[in-house]
Amino acid sequence: MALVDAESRVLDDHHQAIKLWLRMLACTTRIENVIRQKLRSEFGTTLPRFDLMAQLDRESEGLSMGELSARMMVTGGNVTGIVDQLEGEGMVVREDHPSDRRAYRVRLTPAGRRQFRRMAAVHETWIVELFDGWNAAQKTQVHGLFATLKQHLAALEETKRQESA
Amino acid sequence: MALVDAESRVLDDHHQAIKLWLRMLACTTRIENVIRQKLRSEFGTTLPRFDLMAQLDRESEGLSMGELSARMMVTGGNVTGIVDQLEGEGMVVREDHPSDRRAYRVRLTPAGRRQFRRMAAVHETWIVELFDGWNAAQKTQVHGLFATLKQHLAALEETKRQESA
DNA sequence: TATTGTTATACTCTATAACTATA
DNA sequence: TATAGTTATAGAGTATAACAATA
Repeated sequence: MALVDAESRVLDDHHQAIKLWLRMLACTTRIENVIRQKLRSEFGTTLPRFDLMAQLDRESEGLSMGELSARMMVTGGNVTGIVDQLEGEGMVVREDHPSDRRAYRVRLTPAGRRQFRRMAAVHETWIVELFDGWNAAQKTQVHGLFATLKQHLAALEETKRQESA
Repeated sequence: MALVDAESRVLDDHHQAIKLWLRMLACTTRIENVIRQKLRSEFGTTLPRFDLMAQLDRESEGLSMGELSARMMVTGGNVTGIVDQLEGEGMVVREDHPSDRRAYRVRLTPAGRRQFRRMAAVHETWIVELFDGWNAAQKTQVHGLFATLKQHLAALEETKRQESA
C-alpha cells in the first residue's frame, strides 16, 4: 500500500506540473500577444525592438552589439538587423567605441529616448491592467515564487553546462 | 501627505506589475526554449506539432480543422500545413466528416497515438524537472493563482469584444 | 450568402556559418 | 589566434487574403 501511495503521489505530482505549465503558458502567451498587437497598432513597433530600446534606456553610456546580444538572449546577427532599422529611424546611433575599434557603442538618441519613454509609460498601463486580476499581496507572492523558479532554472542550466564540458 | 502616499503606492504597484511580468516572461521563455530544443533533438518535432497531436489525443472522435485552429489559437492556414506534414508521416488522417462534406475529421492513427504517448511521457519528465524548484504546495498555490489570472484575462477579452461590437 | 478548408504570400523572429576588420 | 560585428541564408511560426467546394 505504501508503494502504491508513493506511486500515485508521483503521478499526481507529474500531472500537477503539466497542468500548472499549460495554464501558465496559456496566460503568458495571451499577455504576450496582447502586448505585441498593441505595440504594433499603437506604436508601429515590435517586442524585440521595444526590448532593445529598454536595454539602452537603462544604460546612458550605451552598449556594444555583443552586450545587447547577451542581454536580449539572441545571437548577434539579429541585433545587427534591429539596430539597422532603429538607426534608420533615428532612434539609436552607432558611435565609435573609445578603446576598441572593432566595436560600437550603441545608444539612444534624444528622440529615441523620448519615444521609448512615451511607449514605456503606455506599456506599463497595459501590464497593470492585464495583471489586475491579482491584488498587491498576490503579485508579491508570485514575484517571490518566480524568483525561486528562476534560480532553479539557472542551476539546471549550470549543471548541464558543466556536464557538457 | 495622503495624496503623496497614494501616488507612490500607485507607482509602486505599477513597477511591481512590470517587474513581475518581466520575471514571469523570462521563466516561461526559458522553459519553452528548453522544451522546443529537446523536442527537436530527441523526437525531431516542434511545439506546434506536439500541441496538435496533444489536442487529438484528448479527442478520440477527432477534430475538424477549424476546431484544431481554435484550440491551438492559430489561423487556419497554419493548421493545414501541420496536418499535411503529420499525415505524410502517417501520424494523423483526414477522414470525411459524417455530416458536412466541406469538413474533415482529423484523428491520430494508431501509430500516431503510440508516438504521441511515447513523447508525452518523456515531455512530462522534462516539465517535472523544470518545475522542481517549487514544492507541491507551491505548485498548487501558483496553479490557483493562475486560474484567477486566466479568468481576469478572459474577462478583459470579453469586454473588448463587446466594445468593438 | 456564409462557412470549411486550401493555397499563396509575406513578415517577424531566430540560429548558423562564412566573412572582415581589428585585437 | 581570438574577438566584434556583418552578411547571407534557412527555417519556424504566424497572419492575411483570394479561392474552391459545400452549406
